[in-house]
Amino acid sequence: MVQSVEESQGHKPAVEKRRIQILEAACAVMGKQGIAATRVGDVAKHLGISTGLVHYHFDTKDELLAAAFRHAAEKELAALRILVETGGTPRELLDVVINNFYPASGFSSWRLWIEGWAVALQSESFRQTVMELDEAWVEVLAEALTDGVASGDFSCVNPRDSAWRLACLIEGLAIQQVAHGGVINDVETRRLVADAVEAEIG
Amino acid sequence: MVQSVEESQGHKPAVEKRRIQILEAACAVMGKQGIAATRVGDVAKHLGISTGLVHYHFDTKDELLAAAFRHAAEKELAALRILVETGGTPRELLDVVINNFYPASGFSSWRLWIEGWAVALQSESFRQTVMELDEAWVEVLAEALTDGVASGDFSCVNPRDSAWRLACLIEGLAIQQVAHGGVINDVETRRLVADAVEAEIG
DNA sequence: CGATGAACTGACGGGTCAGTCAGTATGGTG
DNA sequence: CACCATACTGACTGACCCGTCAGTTCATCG
Repeated sequence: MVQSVEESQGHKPAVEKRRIQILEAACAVMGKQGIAATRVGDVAKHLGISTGLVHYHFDTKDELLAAAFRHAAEKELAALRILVETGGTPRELLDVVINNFYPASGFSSWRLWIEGWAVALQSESFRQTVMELDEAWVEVLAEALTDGVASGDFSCVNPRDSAWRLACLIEGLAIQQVAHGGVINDVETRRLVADAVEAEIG
Repeated sequence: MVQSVEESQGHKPAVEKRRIQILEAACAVMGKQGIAATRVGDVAKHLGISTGLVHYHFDTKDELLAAAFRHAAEKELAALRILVETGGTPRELLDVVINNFYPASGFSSWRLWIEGWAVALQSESFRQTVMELDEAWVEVLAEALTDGVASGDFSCVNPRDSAWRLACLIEGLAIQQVAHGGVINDVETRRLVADAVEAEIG
């Protein structure tokens, strides 16, 4: 059903287009059902193609899902980088990064990450993918802090440490909020993060 | 194989003993293979019993695994509470709590938690279990901070906020370290946590 | 000593699903 | 046009595994 995905990809060879279609379909299904409950047949059905064709482009299910996860995460990361490159004061840039890190309400990609970390415990291809992307993500935050320190706006003792602490704090809060919706809600998350940010940048 | 588990349980009815045997077997298998890869047959084989018997005591696999997860987590939590009750200065108690929160090297229960959060996205019984235990865990940390504030040793603005921030920070760091062993290692984790603790207690 | 029921076995049904394969459509090329 | 490679189909297989059930063992008690 629905192949709303003739955007953005230029004039690549047809095979590549199909590959990307399948990746995006896999992302859609994973987002809806979760990684563990995603079947090859579901991805095929989502595009109205046969399961054989999925396996024509991807040898195994594991390879497909890891590639799809990477595809989704790289897209989001690229979007964030573009936002950051448009410029602004260090403070504004930091806010942009933090806000796009967040489990904003209805922002389902945290569910994918939470499952991704779990799958990474078993699947080597996922482990590698999740690790690279986690680090790339923190890198963006670290740069924002470093720039702020360089310009004198922030006063972190060690921007890289601060970046890791903030990133891990946000990840932990995302789990509390997304995985089981406990006492931590969206408003509280923002407050806790905001306080931590202030403490880190002095 | 191996049923090294005739400890600790007093003279409960035989059924209850068997239930607990099965729960501990399930914990052992989950710890080794991960939650997602745990089969009812594996649990049975680990005890040298039939799969039928497992289903005699637990209606569904989901119920078994959620109960086993709760069993393991409650045991650890009880152990921590005993440690805390032995007393000490607020600073010592805080260190005990923080150190037992940690993904200490070889401490495999973080793997279970990481998978638990992911499973909680799909399974209602896991969601409930993981949520309750997460909160109980933070509660212990919050008490340690509150006591320290009361005695004047610490100066948190809001001990509960600090507890949540520290707990989430540690969870996030555990993921980085356990799930994909990226740039964050055990030594660095301890340093990052220690700095955050100092910042929180002033 | 029967009898009753709880604890337990192990074979099996029935459903699911990843990956295969023989065969079909399509579009480009000589 | 004939040829051929690439893209694609969909039925199928082989494996896996949860949960069931008919039947067995065993302890307890009237």
